[in-house]
Amino acid sequence: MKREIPKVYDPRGAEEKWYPYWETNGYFVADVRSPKPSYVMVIPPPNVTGTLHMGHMLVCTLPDIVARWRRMSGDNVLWLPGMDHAGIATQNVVERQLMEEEHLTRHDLGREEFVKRVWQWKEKNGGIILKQMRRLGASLDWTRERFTLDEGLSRAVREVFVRLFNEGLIYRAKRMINWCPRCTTALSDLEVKFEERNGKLWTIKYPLKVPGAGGGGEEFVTVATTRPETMLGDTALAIHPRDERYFYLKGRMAVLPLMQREIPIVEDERVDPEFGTGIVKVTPAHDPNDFEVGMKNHLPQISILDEQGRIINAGRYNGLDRFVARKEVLEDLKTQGLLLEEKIHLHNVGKCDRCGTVVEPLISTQWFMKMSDPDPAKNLAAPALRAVEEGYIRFVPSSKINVYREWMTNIRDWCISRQLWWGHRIPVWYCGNCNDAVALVAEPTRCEKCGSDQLRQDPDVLDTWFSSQLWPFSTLGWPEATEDLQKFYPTTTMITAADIIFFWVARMIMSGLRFMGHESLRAGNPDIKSYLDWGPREWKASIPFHTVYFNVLVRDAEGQKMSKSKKNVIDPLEVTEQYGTDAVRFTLAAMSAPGSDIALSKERMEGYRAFANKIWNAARFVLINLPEDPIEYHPDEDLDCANTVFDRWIRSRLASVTDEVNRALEEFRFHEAAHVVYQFFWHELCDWYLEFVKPALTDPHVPRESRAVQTRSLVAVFDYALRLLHPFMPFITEELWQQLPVARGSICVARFPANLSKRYADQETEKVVQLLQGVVTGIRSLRAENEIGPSQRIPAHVYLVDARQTEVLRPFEPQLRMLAGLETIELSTGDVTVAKGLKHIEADFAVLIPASVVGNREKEFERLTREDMKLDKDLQSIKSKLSDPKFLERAPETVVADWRAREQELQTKRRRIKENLSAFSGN
RNA sequence: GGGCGGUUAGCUCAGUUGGUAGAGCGCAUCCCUUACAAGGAUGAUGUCACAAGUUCGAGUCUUGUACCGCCCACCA
Repeated sequence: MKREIPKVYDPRGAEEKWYPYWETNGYFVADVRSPKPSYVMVIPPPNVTGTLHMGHMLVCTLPDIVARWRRMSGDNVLWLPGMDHAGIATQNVVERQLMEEEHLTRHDLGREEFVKRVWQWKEKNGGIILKQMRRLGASLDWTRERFTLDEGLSRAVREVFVRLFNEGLIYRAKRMINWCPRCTTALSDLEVKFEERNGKLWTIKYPLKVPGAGGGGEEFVTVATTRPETMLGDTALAIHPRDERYFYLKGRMAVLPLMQREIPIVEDERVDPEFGTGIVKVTPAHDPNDFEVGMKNHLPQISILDEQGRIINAGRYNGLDRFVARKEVLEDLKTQGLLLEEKIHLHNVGKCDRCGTVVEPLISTQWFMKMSDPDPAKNLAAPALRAVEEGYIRFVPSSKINVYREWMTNIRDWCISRQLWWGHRIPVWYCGNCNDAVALVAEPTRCEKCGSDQLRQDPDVLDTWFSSQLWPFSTLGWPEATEDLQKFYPTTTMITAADIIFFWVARMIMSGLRFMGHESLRAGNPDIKSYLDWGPREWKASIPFHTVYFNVLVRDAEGQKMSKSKKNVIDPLEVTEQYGTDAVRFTLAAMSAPGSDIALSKERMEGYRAFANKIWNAARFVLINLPEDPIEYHPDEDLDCANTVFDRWIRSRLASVTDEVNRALEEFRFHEAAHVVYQFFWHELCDWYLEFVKPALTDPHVPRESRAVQTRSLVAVFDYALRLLHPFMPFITEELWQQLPVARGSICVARFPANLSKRYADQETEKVVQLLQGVVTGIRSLRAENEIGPSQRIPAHVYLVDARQTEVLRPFEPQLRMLAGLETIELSTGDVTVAKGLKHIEADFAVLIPASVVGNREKEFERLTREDMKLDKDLQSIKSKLSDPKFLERAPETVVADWRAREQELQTKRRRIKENLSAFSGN
């Protein structure tokens, strides 16, 4: 029945309507008992504190395209949502709020109360981002939503910790680590971001100790430093052992200014004689390099900073903030005449990834995870590298393997403890009586060794990424052998941003291999002693995912990284509001070409909003033209119910496009898939097919029967087109599909088109339609060039070179008349040269508008001359190619044949243009 | 210091086994034609950064150069 919908698509209505419909009908819920093939993804869990940014939107859109495509293609799709507790970030947020609203620190509340407050905050504000993901249409299985601090996931964390602890892969040690004085916690190497900065390099005089006498003498050496305050902790100076300039210093002592401490001058290969003065101050407690030098030379380590970055162990400087201390140290040196030089110096400063505070290297007792054990049975990194290098896990794009290999081969132990309260508390208990330390999954009441109840749990929590690395299996129920775990692990695809390849991807691979295969295999097969003994079957069973697709970064229109400080952040909710979610999704997909980042521009989103509107209006056309009398539709059979050239043509094109879309998605070539479907819908379906079938639908003389057939075919074609579009634009396609008379349930579970080529590919028909299109375009071109307005109906004559084609075209005279705006059309075989009028000449046909229509033909003469010159140029290059014996000899036959055919075609066309030019004055 | 990526139409970018250079936007001309002016029709525009090499043939492969960007690295 005829339906009327508004002229302009309003995204809001559709977006509010359909997500609840999908969710309540359970379309996104994976069935653990389904016989269908599984397709599994887990979402990179966003921070509980997060609000949606463009990066999230991309990480929602691309997997959603995959999920919807696979679901429609018949897979049992599980796309699992959840959130990360985001230790430091969340604690910072709540602490800040506490300070602002109640002027309290977390210490004022105490640990238990503070953690309770964070949970309250989480319950109240935490889920925003998940609601926002629904707005984007993400087809996530919300019945399986997880949170890294859930009871189940916490159990997994403790289990992993205990096992690695018992194997010696988690250990406690006093090491040099990165410390954030603002967050007052240790950080891993990855959480320090280096920033190039124009700092200063100061040159300081250190007096030499006079042999035999106390105190400094007249002799000095000079050293250069960017962090003068660390000199308070200096315990040596160092020179390069082969630096002849300083041979005289070997074995001597210097006197540390301000502290008056006598320090040795040591030799070390690490010193670069070219830098500064060639003499280095050594601060073993606050510089990683100096730490090494100190260890080698048995130097004392003097810590001069407390956990908040205030000076300690340095006499009168004690209690000063590190930067205040720097000023005072410099002042004092200046006063004493020991500050020699101050110059600008470009160097890297390490900053806390979370809060931007300059981090300090310092010595501290922390927990570490051993990444690369010499024992192959315990080594975590080696098998993880192999799994990727040998293709058990595929990286897209594959160039990321280099990045991964580089890091995995130079991997260092991971500092996993954090001096925070929000997170998984380290499951280690110390006995106050016998000093034993045990790691246990469940809290003990008595010391296992001595029976004492004087137990104290380690106060630290684990790095957030410690729980994230378990995400692909902890979310499925591990360590329990749940149905979900057995059904859905390993997951199929991971789509994530490349900037967390080390933080997350690498660690998931390591822990997946370690916990999802290793042990069970060793238990079941005593012959397997190490990862390296595993066979392909075991590898395949334990990897966390088969494919990792690294999406690119979303930038602003100028290609700048989006950041709050630059104020160039594009808010997804704002732009989806403005252009419609589907348009923004389509933009992201269409721009997701591997390799280069996305420069998100307003123009592009406007373009795809127009596309949505085009879809809408195409549907409007279909619905308006549904016949008044009811007809029966057969969704599965109607596609080939009509047998006109146009229907055969659109089916052939649909088949070809379907193949391309499926192949592109198979290879995660989102931009290609989007582009192909866009071109098909707009420039084939709308521009031509709808126009072709228009007469059969609107002409009252068309018999009811044939109109019904045409309608059924049109509806079926449109149905298929909407299905192709659905993964990219879920809302508008659902909204329109529901109005089609063939709709059942939801388009999100309708079958995605596939394998149509065998049945519908039809080159002959495509050629016929190409000819029709050529004729129409030729006439339109003549009209435009000669300013014949669209309302002016004119006669036209089409001359076909091949008599058979005349007959092929004859049935389509009505369509030709309509599309070219003709009053009459005459088809004939023959020579156009003698006829008078405006001519458009191709190799196999010519179109003519009689001279009576237009008087002025100078323009045409110019155009034909121009065309002739261009053809001449093209022909020259083809001729020279075809006259080259080497080309003829070595190029494949098909290529030569193609060129010969091309030459023929151009020659024919040129001859006919020439004839007409020479006849010009005559007619 | 290493590694990776980019350089194609005015702008933003596609271009996967080497074989007639494409899209979107913008621009020009004409149209509110009975799905759509967020539209239609027609049209203009490129020594594919530079240089050499391989090849019958290079935007596509090799090497080098220049500029831009990203990642990693303990340079005081």
